[in-house]
Amino acid sequence: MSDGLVELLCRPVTEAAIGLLGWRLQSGEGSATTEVVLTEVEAYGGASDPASHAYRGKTNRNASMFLEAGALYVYRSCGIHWCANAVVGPVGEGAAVLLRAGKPTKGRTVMESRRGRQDHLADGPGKLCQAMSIDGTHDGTSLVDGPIRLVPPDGRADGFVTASPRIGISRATDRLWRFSLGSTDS
DNA sequence: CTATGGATTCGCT
DNA sequence: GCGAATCCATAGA
Repeated sequence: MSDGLVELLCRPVTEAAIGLLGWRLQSGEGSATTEVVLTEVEAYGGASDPASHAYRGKTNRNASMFLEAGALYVYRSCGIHWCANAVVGPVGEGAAVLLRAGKPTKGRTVMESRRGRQDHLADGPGKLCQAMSIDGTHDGTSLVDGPIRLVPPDGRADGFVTASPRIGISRATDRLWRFSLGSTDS
C-alpha cells in the first residue's frame, strides 16, 4: 500500500535514492493535477555528509530534514528557487533525497503555464518545484498524505540507473550519490 | 550587529 | 561559457 514509500525511505539513503527513481511525484487536484516521473535524484546524508544541510546539526532552516521518513523538506536556493527533498531514515537522522529532475506525465499544459516555457519544464531542482507549484508552505508536509504526494511506479522502471558526482556543491564531490534514470524511450 | 555563502536558473555573447 | 539576481541562516566580534 502507501507504506511502500516509507519502507523504501527507511533503507540507507543511497538505496532509497536509487529506489525513488521512477516514482511519480504528484501535486494538485482535479484539472490542476501535475505529475512527473523522477529521473534524477541525489542522496544527502546527515552529520557524516559535509555537503548536507544537516551536517552542522538541526537548525530552523532544515528542521524538516530531521522529520520522519516520508516528510517533504523544501528549502530555498540562492534565495530564489525552491528545492524539494524526500526525508529518509528515522527521526533525527537528517538524511534526505533531493528531487533534482523529472519527466512531465500529467498536467504538462499547467506546468508550461507555470513555468512560462515549453522546454525544460522540470529538468532541474528549482524548475521541478516551480512546475509542481512547491514552495515553502509545503515544507514539512507528508509525501504519503499531503498536498504533494509520491506514488509508486506503475510497472517496472524501464531504463538504467547511472551514478555520478553530485552537482553544485563544493565538498564530498567524490561520492557518487547522484543517480539519474536513463530511459529507453526518449 | 554585520558579513558571508549557498543543493540554482536565466540571459547574453 | 560566464555572470547576475535574491533570501535567510549561521558565524564571528
